[in-house]
Amino acid sequence: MATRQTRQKKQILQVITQKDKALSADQILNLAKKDLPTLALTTVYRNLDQLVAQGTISRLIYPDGITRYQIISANHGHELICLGCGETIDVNQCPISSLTRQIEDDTGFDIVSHQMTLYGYCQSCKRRN
Amino acid sequence: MATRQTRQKKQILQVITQKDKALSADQILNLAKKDLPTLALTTVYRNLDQLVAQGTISRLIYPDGITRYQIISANHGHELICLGCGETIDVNQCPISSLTRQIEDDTGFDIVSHQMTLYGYCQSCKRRN
DNA sequence: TGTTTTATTGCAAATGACTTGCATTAAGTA
DNA sequence: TACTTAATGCAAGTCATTTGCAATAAAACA
Repeated sequence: MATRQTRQKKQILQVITQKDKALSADQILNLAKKDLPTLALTTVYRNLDQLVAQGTISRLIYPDGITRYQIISANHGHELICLGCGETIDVNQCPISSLTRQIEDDTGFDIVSHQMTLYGYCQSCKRRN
Repeated sequence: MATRQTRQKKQILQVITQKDKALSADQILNLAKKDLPTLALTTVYRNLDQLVAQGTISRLIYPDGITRYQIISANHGHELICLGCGETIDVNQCPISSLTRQIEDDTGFDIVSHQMTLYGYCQSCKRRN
């Protein structure tokens, strides 16, 4: 049988859709609990797996080691992270979009999202070295 | 006092340098154990932290959730991961290199490495949908 | 509409990567 | 060679995520 439409799944998807940014399972649980107090973290994880499998959301592993989820359609930001102090700033350039077509042709893949993270040293950490 | 040069640290760095690709702490432990059987995983983690802090190696969080380490100078590959079956293939294009100079100018950062991952559906998973 | 089937839930316990506390060991220095 | 303390290795502790299982509730069917 196909997957079922449960209150939990609807609520989880609604939270992700409303926030429109990458959220951790824990954040999703807490937001969804406002309307569904008995919701369990396990259930959140299982629904997130389903939503990823069916292509509705994408799973992103962040540099802090925590997995976050977001709607596929969301326009993602890219980050520049300082290896010294951990400061994170957003990079708005995205050279990848212009490449996806070509990579799709090369590989036969259907590309739905991507992640880019740059690592370096910020101005104050550069001096401190 | 500064950090000390121990047999463990030398061995760990040698493993990373020789392999010249991103390795997990566990992989590093097992490779290093061949010459240093008593080496503990804890020690591996602590040395990796030091090496990252001093800028010798970089820490990369992979889409499987496992942290890997590699020599800063190593030329890294980029990956294309299927959201359906998990198949991973390497992408050899890298549009980021040509951008780093500009981002450095914009942000004042000193960029030392980066990570790029593309997500999509491979040919067989595309059909299965 | 009531009944049946089984996907989904929520709890508790398990896993696995990584971290921390602490007594012991061994670099680096005097 | 003796001393200081950074680094080691073991054991135990975190914390995100997963798994087992009995109870629940969607969806299909009578």
